[in-house]
Amino acid sequence: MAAAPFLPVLRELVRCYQAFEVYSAAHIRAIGLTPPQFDIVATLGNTSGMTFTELGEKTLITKGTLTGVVDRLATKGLVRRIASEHDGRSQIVQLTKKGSVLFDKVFPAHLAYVHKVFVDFTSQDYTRIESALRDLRKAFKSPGEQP
Amino acid sequence: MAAAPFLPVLRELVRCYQAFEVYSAAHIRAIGLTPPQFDIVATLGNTSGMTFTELGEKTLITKGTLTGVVDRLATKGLVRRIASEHDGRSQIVQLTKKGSVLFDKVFPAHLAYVHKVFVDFTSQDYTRIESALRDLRKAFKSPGEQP
DNA sequence: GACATATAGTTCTAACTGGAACTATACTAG
DNA sequence: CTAGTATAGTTCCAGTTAGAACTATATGTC
Repeated sequence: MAAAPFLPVLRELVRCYQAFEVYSAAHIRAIGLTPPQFDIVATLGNTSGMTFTELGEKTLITKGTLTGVVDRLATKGLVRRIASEHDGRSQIVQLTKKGSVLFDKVFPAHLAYVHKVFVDFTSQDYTRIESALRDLRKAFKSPGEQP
Repeated sequence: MAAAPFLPVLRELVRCYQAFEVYSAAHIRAIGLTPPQFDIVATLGNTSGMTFTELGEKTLITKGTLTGVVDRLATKGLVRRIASEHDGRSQIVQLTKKGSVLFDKVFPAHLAYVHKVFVDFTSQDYTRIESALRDLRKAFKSPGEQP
């Protein structure tokens, strides 16, 4: 009994996320990137670069993983590392010319591809879904800690 | 411009999913399983077993991955493979006695752990969030195909 | 200035990931 | 019954994943 009423919500969350990933990844692969690689190129686009730490915070990729993903992008000639002037421990990751050109081409294309999913959505829909997700996420932040 | 109004929704979806994963995985790891392993044990619990294909559909793990995860669970003595009587290509995966005992212990414990997140949620909240997620997922199903 | 502690990235390991190629068995058409 | 096609799992591959141990540099304290 006590048929946990939150299970359907979680199931739907997982399926929704997976559906998005599958849809999005199909397009990204066609470009010749993996989803994390695209994520990094998209994050670095139109910036002058950022540190590994910043990049990890924005993309939700942990630092151990980030080293490898940036390595592969560097091998493809899309990003480069440069030493930080202020901090001898830090490195700045930035798009190369080639990476920047790729970004300009594929980022708008990917947005257009994803946009197709949302043609029937109104701004009320966005608000409603976003607030539902935010409520759910806040609950996972620090459950039952602060009274 | 045209600052894609769906991006915040997607960002929130990803962050929400990750927050759930992080929260849930912390508990699962303490049990000595990985999230996919737990997922399989939970799916097989209180059943007489199922084929790889069925198991893959329920857990959203693709067959190539499933072989390895089931291998590791079998090494731990938690599941076993038995040949299907009806189909020479199929195998049934089922919990061993040890796996069943583990399920009975950890599944309710994990539900209780996750339940802590939802103490402040009403049944209206569940309905609202679930329907928001369902709308979003349906959009990813087959965007702009059927007229 | 020296010592303790914190932070930035790298390296290492075990596991998961999807996709593609592969083997074996089942089904279907003629 | 036999050829062609489909399905069930396995294997292989390149990549991602988190976490822990590691090196190097910074910062704060005395």
